[in-house]
Amino acid sequence: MENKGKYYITTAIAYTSGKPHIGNVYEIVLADSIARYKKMIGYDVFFQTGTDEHGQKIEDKAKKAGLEPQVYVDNIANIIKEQFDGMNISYDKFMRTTDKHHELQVQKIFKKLYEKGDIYKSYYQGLYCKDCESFFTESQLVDGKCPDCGRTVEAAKEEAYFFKMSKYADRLMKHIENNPHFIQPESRKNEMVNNFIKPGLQDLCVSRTSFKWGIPVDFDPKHVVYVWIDALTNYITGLGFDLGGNNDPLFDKYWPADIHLIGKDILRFHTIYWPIMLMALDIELPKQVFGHPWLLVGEGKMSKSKGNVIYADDLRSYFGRDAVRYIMLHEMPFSQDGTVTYELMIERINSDLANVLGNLVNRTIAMTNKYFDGVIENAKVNEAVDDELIDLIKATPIKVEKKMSELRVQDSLDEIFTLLKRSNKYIDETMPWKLAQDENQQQRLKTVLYNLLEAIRTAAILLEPFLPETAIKILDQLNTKQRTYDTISSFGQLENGIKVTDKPEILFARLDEKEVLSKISEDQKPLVEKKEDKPPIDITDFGKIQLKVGTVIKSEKHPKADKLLVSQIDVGNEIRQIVSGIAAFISPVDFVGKKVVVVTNLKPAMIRGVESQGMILAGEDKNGLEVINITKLDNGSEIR
RNA sequence: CGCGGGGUAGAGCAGUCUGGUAGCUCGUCGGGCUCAUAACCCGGAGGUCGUUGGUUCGAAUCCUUCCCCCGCAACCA
Repeated sequence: MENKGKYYITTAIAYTSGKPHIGNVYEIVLADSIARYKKMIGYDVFFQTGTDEHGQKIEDKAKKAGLEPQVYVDNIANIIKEQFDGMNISYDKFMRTTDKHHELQVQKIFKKLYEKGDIYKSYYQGLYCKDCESFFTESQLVDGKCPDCGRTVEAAKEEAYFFKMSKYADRLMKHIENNPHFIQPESRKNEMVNNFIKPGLQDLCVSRTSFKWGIPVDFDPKHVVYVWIDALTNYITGLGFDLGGNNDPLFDKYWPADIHLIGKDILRFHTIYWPIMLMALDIELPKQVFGHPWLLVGEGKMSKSKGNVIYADDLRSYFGRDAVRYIMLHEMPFSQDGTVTYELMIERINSDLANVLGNLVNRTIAMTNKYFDGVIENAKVNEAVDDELIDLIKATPIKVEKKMSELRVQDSLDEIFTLLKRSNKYIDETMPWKLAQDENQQQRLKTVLYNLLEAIRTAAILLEPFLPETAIKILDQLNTKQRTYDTISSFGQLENGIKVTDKPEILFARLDEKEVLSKISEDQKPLVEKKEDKPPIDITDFGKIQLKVGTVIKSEKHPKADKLLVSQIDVGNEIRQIVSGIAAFISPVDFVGKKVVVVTNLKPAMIRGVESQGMILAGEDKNGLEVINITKLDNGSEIR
């Protein structure tokens, strides 16, 4: 195998705040398939993934759990690793940002940039969002809340270090222009340039004093390094980068990265901050940053409150490891989020893996056993009908290579399955069972089976990066030693005279949709309804709440919010204006005239610019919302 | 006027950048075959490509009007 050179691929490192769901694991599987493929075709691959373990959020979570941050992070890192290992991920390095070498290098880098003048000390006066670990200016806020997550921000003034981003903006812009493949997919490139670079880069605040769980700035230890500076650096420290010039040979060999594979949401950090950091350090930039779309399962985005969070290990227990890998890789479109449902997963497994792939292997091996005691031989009695199949066997590796060079994993799988489908068709065209009945056709029959087995061997080798276990199972069933990528560069390298297995194992059993779905819904049930009962109160607590009957005399949509209705309610002695989040369930027209229960002694509040003087009682379940309705009582009657 | 994505056959999607007979998978209907995991192979039905107007010899594709859906955000006193 010719050596095509080195290939360094990374994924984003996983944040150690909890067990990663299927969307997080998808990225790693995608990277794994690319890494395995590159390795197979002759690249010297280094594949790095890992965990991002610092930050206030983690400090808080650890405290809540009553653990030291390091202990907490060790636990989660193990869980993450288990999830990855469970998917058969072939990473070369699992990098953790609490690694000593990493921490030391981050400190050195920070210091060097400070000495160089790219980082300077100043004060940050602004509003801080704990969850996003970001500062915002007044003008950036949306209704006084964090524009990223919507949570409350706190006024904060802290001594802080800043990175002069703007100094490198022109160079970055040039780099992006001169390297059209630097940001992929292309549409994201415009987003970055138009939204961030062109309006002018702000200096980035790169230290924090509000919490401790981070890498301390060694010359000013009350500061810790901003988590993104810390996290991004993993791509070089994982290879043994040393600022003192004492690099591990791995770094000299593999850097710059050929590709950083990341989620589309963190593209900004990888295409702006990270390149600028590297420029400031005089280190080469990565060749490409690829922002992949999301894999969504079922209705909408996963969230714990919806009870639709799916973990890779659960899916594996239903479908098996390679089937889950197949679904992830095949159902993900190239540049758009992909939605996967359980029904779709079952359909794909049945039709592609069981029917097309599994059944083809099974029937071909069965015939080889039945007609020739399992012995393979290319008798070379060819007919015109063979040409198309043989041509496709030869062409498929090339087609896959082209698709994979564009990272089109899904299309690559389709190419392989096209070969498998063509093979099924070939069986119908040649009708081996007819040949078997004719003594004079034995050599022809051998040839037909050989062609089929060669198609299967080719497909199996090409499938290895995507379905590693299945590929090996197939090659084992053929009993072939010809397993490397070289051996499919020309047709006919499957050995003559070897014997296929006499008891072929089913590769993928067909799934019964109803059975699987009912099993899944059983497992998921306990996740959904679980609301804790509130602690008991006594009658005086309840007595603090004043409830009155009121009639809706006017109601209209809130001018600035989709889900809100603004209603005027006659509660007997006065008219109250109340804003309530019921617009999705009740139209203003229907609402007028209804008698409802109003909490009249709630403190008024401004909601999206409109004052609300109370609250209308309503209940909600999974089917919708219902306002409590009174039929007879007069306005102003008290409810107790 | 918050940001973004989308509306193509019953379902899920490709095709839109670079205009030229509307395609794939599943399902459905009919046929074939029996080596195989009720599988495989062949054929059919099914679409005014969300709407309006325009550019063009020609529009799913380019420009324009409007409508609808879905994320994110907001918000549920």
